[in-house]
Amino acid sequence: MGLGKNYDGQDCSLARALEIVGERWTMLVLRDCFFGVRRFTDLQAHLDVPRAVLTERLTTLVDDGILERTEYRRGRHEYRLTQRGLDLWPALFALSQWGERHRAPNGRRRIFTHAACDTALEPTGLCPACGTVPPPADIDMTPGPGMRPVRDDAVSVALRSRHRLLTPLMA
Amino acid sequence: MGLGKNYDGQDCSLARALEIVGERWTMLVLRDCFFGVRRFTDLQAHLDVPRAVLTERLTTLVDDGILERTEYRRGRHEYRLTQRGLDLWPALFALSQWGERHRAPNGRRRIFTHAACDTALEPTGLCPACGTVPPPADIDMTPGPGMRPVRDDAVSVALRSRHRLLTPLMA
DNA sequence: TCCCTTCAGTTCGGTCATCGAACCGTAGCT
DNA sequence: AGCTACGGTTCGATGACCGAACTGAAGGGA
Repeated sequence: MGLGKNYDGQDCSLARALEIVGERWTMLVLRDCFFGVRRFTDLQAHLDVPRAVLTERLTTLVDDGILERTEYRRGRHEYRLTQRGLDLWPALFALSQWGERHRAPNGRRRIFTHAACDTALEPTGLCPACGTVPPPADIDMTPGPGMRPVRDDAVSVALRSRHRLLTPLMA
Repeated sequence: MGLGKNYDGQDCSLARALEIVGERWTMLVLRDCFFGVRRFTDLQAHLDVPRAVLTERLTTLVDDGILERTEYRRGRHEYRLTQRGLDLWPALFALSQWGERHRAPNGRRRIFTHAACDTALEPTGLCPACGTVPPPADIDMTPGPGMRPVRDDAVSVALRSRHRLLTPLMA
């Protein structure tokens, strides 16, 4: 039916969600935003996405109110998750946990812990110690045993040590 | 880097997950499988996906152990979710709930209830009455107030009345 | 001041995926 | 024998994505 990327005939909120978030690279861009990446160049270097595609994805994410673009210096911008973007965390986490379980041959790549009590989260996002599901701002990420140092861009290097989600990753 | 659909340079289980489940139409195919659709023709009629694309998606889903293909009559097949496929439910549900919240102008399209106690699930998938997160086999789906009858294929019609997930949708 | 680098894109030609429509073979029904 | 349904396959056209090169503004160093 539809031409290109939308699912026109579907009266379904999953389809509506996928029209934004289901395009190639978009989820990985958002993952990096949760990890604390904020700048065009860092996203590009970490993802190896064609620049034109990255530009396109960022503008649609901004247009749809998932990212906010601010000029931190003349001509240079930062992209930050809005509340609408933050609300995508459960979906993104669930998908990555499925990947950890079913498609991570050498063991887990990353471990997410509730920062307040330093307990590893369950695949559902629940902190077993507190009985709560912490929001991304309360989550720390550490590399797991299955993570291999394949990349050497600045973002990949920074992600090799413990880091609080949503806080700026680069010095 | 990668050509086409994979995210080769990323040592990340989200990327690994998206290589399978992130292609166009794949999530909607899986959604229909959770809803109880099992046959090629029903999927095609409900999704308006090009037949060649549907064939390709189904074979990769089978190859990756997410769907199981069985011959229910000479030359005719049924596709059913395996355990690995069932494990995608939290991700699929989370994404559709995000769509319900942020991209459903006329109200919710579908309501999911815990069949055992007939209580509507929270966006997290939790049943507030039981305090548990029911698996898809224990969930009923009913049309919500925002759902409009735009399609008239057999699947869409069947989905207009209450239905238990994973049970065959067509008579 | 001049040169060099960084950032954040844009432009472009080529390749790959997806599109709609038509075609095909098997099986059951009448 | 003829018709329909199912589950695909084939094909040419269109659109998305690819890598590489180019741009333009700003900052830093000599």
